Amino acid sequence: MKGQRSATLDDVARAAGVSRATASRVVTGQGPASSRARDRVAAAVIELGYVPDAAARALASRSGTRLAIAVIGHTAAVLDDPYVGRVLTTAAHIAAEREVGVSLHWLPLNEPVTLAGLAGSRGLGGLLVVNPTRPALETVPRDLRGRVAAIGVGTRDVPSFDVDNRTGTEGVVRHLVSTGRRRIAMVTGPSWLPCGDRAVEAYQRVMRDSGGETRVVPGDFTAARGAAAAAEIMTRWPDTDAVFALSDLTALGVLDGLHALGVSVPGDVAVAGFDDIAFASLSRPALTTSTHPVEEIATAAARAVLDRDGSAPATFFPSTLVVRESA
Amino acid sequence: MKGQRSATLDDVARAAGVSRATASRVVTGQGPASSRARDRVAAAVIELGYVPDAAARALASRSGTRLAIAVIGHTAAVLDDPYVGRVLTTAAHIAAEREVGVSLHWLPLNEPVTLAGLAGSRGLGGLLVVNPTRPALETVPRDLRGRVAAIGVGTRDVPSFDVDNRTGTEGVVRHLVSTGRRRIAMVTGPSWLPCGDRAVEAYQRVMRDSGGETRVVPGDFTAARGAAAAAEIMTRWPDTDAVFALSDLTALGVLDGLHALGVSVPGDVAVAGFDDIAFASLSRPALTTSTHPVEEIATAAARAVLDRDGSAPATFFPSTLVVRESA
DNA sequence: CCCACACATGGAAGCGCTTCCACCGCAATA
DNA sequence: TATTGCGGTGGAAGCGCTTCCATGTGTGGG
Repeated sequence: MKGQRSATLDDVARAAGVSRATASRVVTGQGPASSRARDRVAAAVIELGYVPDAAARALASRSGTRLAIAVIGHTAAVLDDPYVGRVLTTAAHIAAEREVGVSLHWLPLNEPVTLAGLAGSRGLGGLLVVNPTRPALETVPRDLRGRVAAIGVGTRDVPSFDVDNRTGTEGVVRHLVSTGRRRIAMVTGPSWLPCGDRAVEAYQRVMRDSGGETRVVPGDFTAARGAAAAAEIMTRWPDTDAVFALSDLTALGVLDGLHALGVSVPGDVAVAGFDDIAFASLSRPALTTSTHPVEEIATAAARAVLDRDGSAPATFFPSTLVVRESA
Repeated sequence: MKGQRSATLDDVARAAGVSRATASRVVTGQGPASSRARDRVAAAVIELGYVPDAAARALASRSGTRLAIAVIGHTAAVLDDPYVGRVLTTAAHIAAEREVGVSLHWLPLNEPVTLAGLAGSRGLGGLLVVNPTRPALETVPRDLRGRVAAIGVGTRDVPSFDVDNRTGTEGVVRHLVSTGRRRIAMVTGPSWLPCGDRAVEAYQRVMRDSGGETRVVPGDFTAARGAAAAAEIMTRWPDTDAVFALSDLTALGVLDGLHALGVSVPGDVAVAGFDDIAFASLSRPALTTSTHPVEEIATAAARAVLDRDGSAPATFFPSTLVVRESA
């Protein structure tokens, strides 16, 4: 075995007895080529074990082959959220299928989104921004327009893909009401995340319709905050008989906080979450929640940017109630 | 605003009144440069908002700027493991710090590892293989040697970084023994994963020393398998008084399976896991486990490949017992 | 006062690929 | 037979960058 240097397109062209231009056309499948040329090049590719160099390709075609995922949040810890993990692995599947790479980035909240700085934007095939704020989206560089999608809330220029928080929330809260709960508290998402607003509105509407009062405490999608919120809620409103958290992670934290307080679930207080993460069914009591079709959302978003499909401004995916033990 | 085309090194050089070569030296920090040139170039970079093109850089320097993470497993579902998620986010941090991208790949088990095919290996700055088999590692192309590290078991040529399964397992099993358990069953990892062998040996040794018998059932690091394993164990050995799973996910599944069987934990059977994932403290009862310093492991591995530090053949990171309610 | 020897610098040659463009031959059209 | 048109092709020009090399500059020792 002597082939230290891996084969280049020139090697392939030479072996196939065609020009590099022709070889390129065959390999990329772009442009005309006689079946004879096609066969010879294909054979040479196999024989030499040729693998196109992604960097050279990106450079020459000025169109990147990498799908970047930027997660916005206060700290880099947002990268550890199971929700982000699911977005990422889903995107990785799509990317693998298109033979492009994936890169993961954290963008600090409130800083102008220097998306251009994402490891050399020229090599970018597409960009998925997770949980963006509208101001952040305004800073997306012009030359990236049409190759960006938001997972969460979008803007006129940036299409968005998100779960239907509104009907999802309605489903959960109505279920809580149907089991006789009236004094239902809600733990929201981070205040800077606009997608939570619709959920809060839906909660308020259902509560109004059923004659209950609203009790809202801010959350941040973490379990730690859920435990703290549970204590806060039971202190401010001791007669609370249900807690709905806009995140399973937070709901799990609520379960933990309630347990520490000696409150029984669902006996004294029912608890429901949102997202239906893998652990929701493993908790004791198993968590009642509403699905968050992250795989579908991320798939749609990834395909949209990779296909340069800048059509639909906002797509919402339905969420369905999953009743388990906690409510 | 007219700057459609983003700034190139040529623009910077022109603005700074130096040659492109000098500008390159300043930007990369390689090679000599007068402080005057340094200042002028730095100013131009700021003013023009210059961002180096990763693709061009990789092409010209023939040294990639991407950290690839390849996870080996039967199905692409391995990408969803929380362990892989932690490796990934940790690597993303290191990568961000070095200004390189990260890409995620799934490599089918038992297929020759065509690592060369990972989206154009020439652009690869480093490769982290998660849970490799030794045969897989043998297929790593020559030109990648020195830029590859294994997270799990390695080979002579590929350095490895892993948790110290042996002492970690000893700690957990000894703890079980110290609380009076003697009929302890163990749920292992996938049989093709060699790193689990040392754990099994450690378990067997402790059991032998304490006069207990060994009861081993195969696992695969999933929660579903844990539930099934629980049923299997209680059927084959109804007098089992403790279960140790080599993965928290599996242990959580065991908890679930035991609950379905009406077995109380830790009353009838104690349960312990391994990894100390975030949800271990949230389960009811909270899971007793042993830490898996994934962040440290992934950090060390990422730095090793990025720094071309092909020194230590195998590094093991200590695991410490975390006692909670389940055991 | 001259030679050596650093250091600093610009010119130029690529890295491996895509793509524009001119060109050739051949069938279909006039 | 003289035109058009077009699928197929190779030459060549880059994409933005790093890096080798030859060429100036300034310092010190002889």
